[in-house]
Amino acid sequence: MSDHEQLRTATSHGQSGDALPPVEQHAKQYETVRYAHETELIEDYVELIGDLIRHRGEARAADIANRMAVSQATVSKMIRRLNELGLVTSKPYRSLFLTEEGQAMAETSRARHNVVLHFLRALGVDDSTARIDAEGMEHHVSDETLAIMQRFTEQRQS
Amino acid sequence: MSDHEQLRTATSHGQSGDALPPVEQHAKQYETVRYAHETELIEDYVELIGDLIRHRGEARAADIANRMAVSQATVSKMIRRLNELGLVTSKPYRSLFLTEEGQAMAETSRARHNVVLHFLRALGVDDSTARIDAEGMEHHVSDETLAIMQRFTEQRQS
DNA sequence: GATAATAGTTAGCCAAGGCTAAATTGTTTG
DNA sequence: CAAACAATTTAGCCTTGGCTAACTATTATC
Ligand SMILES: [Mn+2]
Ligand SMILES: [Mn+2]
Ligand SMILES: [Mn+2]
Ligand SMILES: [Mn+2]
Repeated sequence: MSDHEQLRTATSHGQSGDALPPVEQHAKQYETVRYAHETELIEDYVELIGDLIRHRGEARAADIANRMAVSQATVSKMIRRLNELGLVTSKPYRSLFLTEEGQAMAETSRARHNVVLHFLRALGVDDSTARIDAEGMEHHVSDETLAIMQRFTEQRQS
Repeated sequence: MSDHEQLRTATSHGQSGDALPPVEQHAKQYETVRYAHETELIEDYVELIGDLIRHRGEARAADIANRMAVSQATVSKMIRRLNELGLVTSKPYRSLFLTEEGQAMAETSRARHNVVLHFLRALGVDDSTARIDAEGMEHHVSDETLAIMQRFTEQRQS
């Protein structure tokens, strides 16, 4: 459908900078981003719950709300979702626990987050900026890029 | 509210890896990500419209739908939003134009996108992977990090 | 142990960003 | 130039992820 682009392909409008990627590749870029956005928040919740348990011994909804700067109602709703997804277990009015699957996700996310954070610091980015950037970037870094970041960081720190 | 964290601060649960950041800083991380997500899609649309105009002479809704792998209805709805935001002008059933403000946003976004893309390639990431990662990462890179990426890329290519 | 403070839940609202199906407009072609 | 085709819009639906306000449960304090 839409031969518009095809028809235009060999026409005027000269090389202004880089060319547009082929449609299929371009589409894949946006699709990948949309997919990342579906899982992003879930990963952040699970990772944070894992961190709270590791550092504090337990994860309470109020702590999550404070750290995420979000209302308790929002957290409560999200907990239900995490429950349905089989990532956490919880009894009403009690603190949270990760399932096996939840723990696995927490560790994977934490590891990836750390690679990105340490990479940014190794690049020379200020610590507090690096923390902010890493929180968003982590969800858009492919395994390939992640491996390269890790190698880079190790190199610069031996 | 919630002295829970305070009370726990000096207690058990030893240094398992990196410590949790202070609550205020941690909150800022997530807030910044939420804010980026509000503007992200808008930036991608405006950038793409700018690119289509530059490379094809005009931007049509069908091309946007194809490149973004999204339905035309979705594009149509978003165009209305961009219109209300003063970023594009459009007459019904005709192709799109960027306002002054829209052009400025397109150029800023394109420049930033290119810095991230070229940085990833300079790092050694494969081109198609770099394109995918850059599409997501670009919205989470601070000015500080961007400047460092640019310096790095120039260094590696002289 | 009653009351106050804190924590968690529920209900109901909203905007954003997807979708499909149906209606409309514009363009190409026999 | 009429019919077919392509492009665009509209209506109506859904999920996600925010919010506030009101309610309920737990915990701390006197
Ligand atoms: Mn993280
Ligand atoms: Mn994150
Ligand atoms: Mn972009
Ligand atoms: Mn993008």
